[in-house]
Amino acid sequence: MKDFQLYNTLSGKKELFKPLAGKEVRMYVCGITPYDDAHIGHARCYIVFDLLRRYLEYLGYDVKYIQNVTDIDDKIIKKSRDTGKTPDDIAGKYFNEFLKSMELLNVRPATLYPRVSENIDEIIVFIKGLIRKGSAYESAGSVYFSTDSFKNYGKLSGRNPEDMLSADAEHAAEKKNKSDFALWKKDKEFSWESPWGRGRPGWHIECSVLSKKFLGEKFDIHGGGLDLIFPHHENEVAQSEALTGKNPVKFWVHNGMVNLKGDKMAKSTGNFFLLNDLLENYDPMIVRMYLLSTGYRQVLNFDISELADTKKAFNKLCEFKKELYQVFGKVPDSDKGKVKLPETVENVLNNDLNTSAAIGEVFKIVNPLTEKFLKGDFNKLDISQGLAAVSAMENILGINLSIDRGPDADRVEKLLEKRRRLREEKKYAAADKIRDKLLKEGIYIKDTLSGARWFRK
RNA sequence: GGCGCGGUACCCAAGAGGCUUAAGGGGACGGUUUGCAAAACCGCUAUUCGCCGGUUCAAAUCCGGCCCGCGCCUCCA
Repeated sequence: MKDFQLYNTLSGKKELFKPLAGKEVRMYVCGITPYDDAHIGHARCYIVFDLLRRYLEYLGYDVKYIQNVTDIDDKIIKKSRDTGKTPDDIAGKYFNEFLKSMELLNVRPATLYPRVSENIDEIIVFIKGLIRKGSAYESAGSVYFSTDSFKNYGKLSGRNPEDMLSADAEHAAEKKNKSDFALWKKDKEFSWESPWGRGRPGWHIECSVLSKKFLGEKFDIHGGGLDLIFPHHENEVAQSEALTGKNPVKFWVHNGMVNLKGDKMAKSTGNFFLLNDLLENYDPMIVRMYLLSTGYRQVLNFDISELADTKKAFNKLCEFKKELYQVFGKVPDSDKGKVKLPETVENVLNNDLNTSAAIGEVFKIVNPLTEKFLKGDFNKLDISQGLAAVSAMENILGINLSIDRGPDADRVEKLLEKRRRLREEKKYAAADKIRDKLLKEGIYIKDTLSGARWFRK
């Protein structure tokens, strides 16, 4: 087995993945700000990190996966003002909906989803520490991080603050330097008591605090969308390293954006496609397969018409699984334990999680086997290869292949048996009537050399 | 202006110096099979990888220039 190579934003290269300590992998992924419905871009991100988590576990690591919930935020506060609902209610509602969608997409829950609002004390302690170290200063009731004080500022994103267009003119007067950013924001309305008066945390501080609290000062993987590299993750590195003197994260992993009509999908620009609108019309497993059919670091240009292509590919694999179980004689228990993947699949996943190639390798196994199974010309090795291919799809890529065992399966089987006898007697009109009847119910029949099969489209 | 990513067949999309005279999926076309149909499978669909030069025994893969698209520098997965 070749070793797992993972792209690290910090070095700009693929690196051999090795945890900091033993068999444990500590992973932190930036979670959502629950103020509105999730779009496809959110789904992609959490599917990608679910895949990474599954693969690490397959490789034998114990993964501790922390995903924060940003339940204090300008957008939530705005929505609260607009609707009269409390920020808590809003965050709770959308977070629950997010979890429901994730469950549909077969994204396994994180180990823990800590909320910012429940960790204010730790945030204040962290900021006090930064002020004590001379890395931050209070100004007009807010606290800012002094980017000048941190010599490595820019190391993650490869930027020089001098070269960038100026930003945040609103608070420029309060800052010593234009690239300084807020750790604590003065606020009366949605606020907590602090040594600097009433206020609430800045955006970046939560991730430094929560990762340190739950994973320690140094941990293995920090993930999130590519758009978070600057300023969010850059600032996070600055805060954490300024306080502890240690480089907090070994591997920074970022997923590519989802674009719509050529531009980035984002709530703020109105250019987005809601996840729920997609899940209502497509099997979530097809959505998952679609999102994993492009490499995770590539831009994915979302086009709903391509879902139909994925659906056909997906159905083919489902058919294969059915055929496999048919020849296997029984439906095995879904593989929860350690199942060896096909070596070709493992090789491509070891190359920075190449999911496109992994799906390609699955088809390379499945296509010739399907013919063998249909002809009844197969051996034990064929079956174990088939099972390994299905396991790769289901257990690692997380794309469950349905084999459509509904409550009316017995009824359908009986009808098919009746049709078989009619065809044997060459009573084709009567046989076709059964086929038409089932077709009206959305059930398709396919005749193979080893008997009729049925499926829903 | 600064930093970064990408342009591969009709569409989607891997490959990042020789294993590939470029995976896999969809589509089109031809075939096997079939009472018919559907499905499945097989074959076929890029002598070529945005354009122009260069390095090398060897380049889609490395270097230089150019053209085009996208992301970040403001909230963002």
